[in-house]
Amino acid sequence: MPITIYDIAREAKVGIGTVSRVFNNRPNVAEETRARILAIAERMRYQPHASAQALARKHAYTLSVIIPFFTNYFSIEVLKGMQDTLAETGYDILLHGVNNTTQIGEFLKRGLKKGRVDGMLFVSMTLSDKYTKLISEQKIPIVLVDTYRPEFDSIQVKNYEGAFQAALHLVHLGHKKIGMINANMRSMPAQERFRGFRDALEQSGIALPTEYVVSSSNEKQDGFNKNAGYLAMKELLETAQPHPTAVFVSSDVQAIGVLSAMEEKGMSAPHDIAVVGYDDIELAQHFHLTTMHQPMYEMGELAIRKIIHRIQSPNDPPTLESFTPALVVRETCGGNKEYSQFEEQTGSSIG
Amino acid sequence: MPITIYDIAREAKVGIGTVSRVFNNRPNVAEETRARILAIAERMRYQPHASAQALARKHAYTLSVIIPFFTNYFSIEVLKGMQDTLAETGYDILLHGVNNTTQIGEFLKRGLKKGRVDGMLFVSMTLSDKYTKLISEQKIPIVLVDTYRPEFDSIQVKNYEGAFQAALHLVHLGHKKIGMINANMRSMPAQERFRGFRDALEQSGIALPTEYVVSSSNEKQDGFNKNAGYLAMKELLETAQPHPTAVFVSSDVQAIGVLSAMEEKGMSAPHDIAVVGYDDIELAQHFHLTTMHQPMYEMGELAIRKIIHRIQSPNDPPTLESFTPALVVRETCGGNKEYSQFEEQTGSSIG
DNA sequence: CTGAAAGCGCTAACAT
DNA sequence: ATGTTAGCGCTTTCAG
Repeated sequence: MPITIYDIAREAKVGIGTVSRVFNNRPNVAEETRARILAIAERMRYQPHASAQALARKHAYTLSVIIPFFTNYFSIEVLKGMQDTLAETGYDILLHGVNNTTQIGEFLKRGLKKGRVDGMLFVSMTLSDKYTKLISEQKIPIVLVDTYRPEFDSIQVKNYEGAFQAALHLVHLGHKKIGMINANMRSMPAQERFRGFRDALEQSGIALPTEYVVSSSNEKQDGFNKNAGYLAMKELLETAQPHPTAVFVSSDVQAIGVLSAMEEKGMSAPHDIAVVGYDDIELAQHFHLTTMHQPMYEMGELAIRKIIHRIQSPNDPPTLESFTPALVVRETCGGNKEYSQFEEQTGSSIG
Repeated sequence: MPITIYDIAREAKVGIGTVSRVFNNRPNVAEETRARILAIAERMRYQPHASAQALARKHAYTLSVIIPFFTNYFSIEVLKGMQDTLAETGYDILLHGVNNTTQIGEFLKRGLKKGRVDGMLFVSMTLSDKYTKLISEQKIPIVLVDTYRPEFDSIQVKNYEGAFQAALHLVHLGHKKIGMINANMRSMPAQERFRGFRDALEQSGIALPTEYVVSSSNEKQDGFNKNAGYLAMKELLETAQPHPTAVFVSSDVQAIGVLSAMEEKGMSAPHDIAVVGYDDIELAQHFHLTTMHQPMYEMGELAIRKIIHRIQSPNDPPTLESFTPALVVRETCGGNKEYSQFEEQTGSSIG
């Protein structure tokens, strides 16, 4: 019932080979024939069959993107970067939004199916050894975004450096008692950000009492959520005496929770305690939150470039690209704009 | 080089039919044979070829979702609803994020390719007659979300009713001078929301001077953006004398712009002017914005149910489902919580 | 320049 | 219960 190249061929009184050549813009077709076939196809509303093409070409022109869904601003920005870059290429994205880590295996399996996708993009997902092995075995092109594995192309944001920078900013502002609200330490970024923070204080000769650091035990989203920040800050406010004069928070979402915990106690930032977040999500701007900017869109762009390259050259050695986050000084740190390395944007922006 | 059912069949000394039966969980395979084949497949790391299956089954188990990308909270929520519902079904989503309307044609074309997807979901996209015709011709299953076309299954949110309700709330609060900040009037929701607003005032016997309504001429995102709200409110504040005591804004993003325009003049909501938004995006909560809640997640869920149904019963008459948005009373309207039809959520939530 | 034919990997109907 | 065969719709040699 659907039109195939056979229908076209019959109608045009040519072989299917010729029809195929026309649609693939191959040479060796008389101009006249080409025009005739095109006209017939148009008239019959011919639509090539994608699966048949994929089967014959051994190329699905599809990429699977496995990305967390609980951090919508980050995800959308990365996706935008990917899509805009993909637009010119003819590839499509198979979206796998992850809400909890158990889903990864399922999505991975789907992507691993032969002929389904030509490559996979993993965003902010820590790959277990088991999965790594699986992927290596099937040797499907893959690139990691916001994570790192030596076996695969990776695009990273330097968590250690970012946290280091954030902490240093606080130090430069004159703070001597600096705390940290961290996410769940089993998460890689949480670990790295903690280390950057700790080392910055250490190198500045500032003591770090254990009560000054509270990591979330929250499992949900590895503790990168508002409530975790809220609870952790409440705990800090209760147990850490004297209070720190500044805190570095491992993500902006948590920082918002931190801010509301402070508000509850009648405190405000930077007046009572200076706050620096991490990520520069959209909300950060509205909360005037000083934070570390992550180049989300750019990461998406680069990820696509890399995967396409990887598909074409499967045997090149894996590469690692690192972005360094940039400090965005707003108001919750009490600092002044002089420090900012990142131009504040005006207008635009969304809900 | 990749393993196929032929390899498995040879290894197991059976025909490919049997192998196929095993993987499709078909009866009529001896338990012993089944186990043996499964073991061999496991050992050889067999992965079925998705395109070949799709070709043979005439079913790609893929859905194309065409969705605007400039309103990330809305989009992600809808996508979440879709994905969670899809999880059990084995379908995957081909994501087509739209940044400007010219892209629609391109994405539509991709989705219309035979064998690519089994159905399409259009979110918040006004379909031109031309596209409508195209889709009807190819008779691919389709469902419209947050738009309406009598030709197709549609899931709608009652814009007219929502705006009506919002305006009425303001009226009940005692306001007599009520303005509206609207998006670009060429957009359907903008038109409907305006009509609901206007009629509510009319029926309440409240006059509506023309200067009290300013629609954005902004093209970008049809004027549903922060800057458009900011500019429109500035204009209103300049031209509308006396100032209205309350304004209804056609979206939350715009409302945030409105709020900052007010702040610039030293005004605040609800003290100087009460503000009611529309959408209930995440930011609304943080701005304590009274607004109309749109059931985004639920719309995503329902959309999937509908498309699956449509795929199975292509000839059923198109259906229309309508959600009515619910008033969420927060603080910018100066009202009290008594009015709220919608329970405020605690904790959770993201960036 | 064009036609015929051999796959691509799988499903499903038909034998056995 | 299992093997065989004919497609699914397209791409790509290989002849001519």
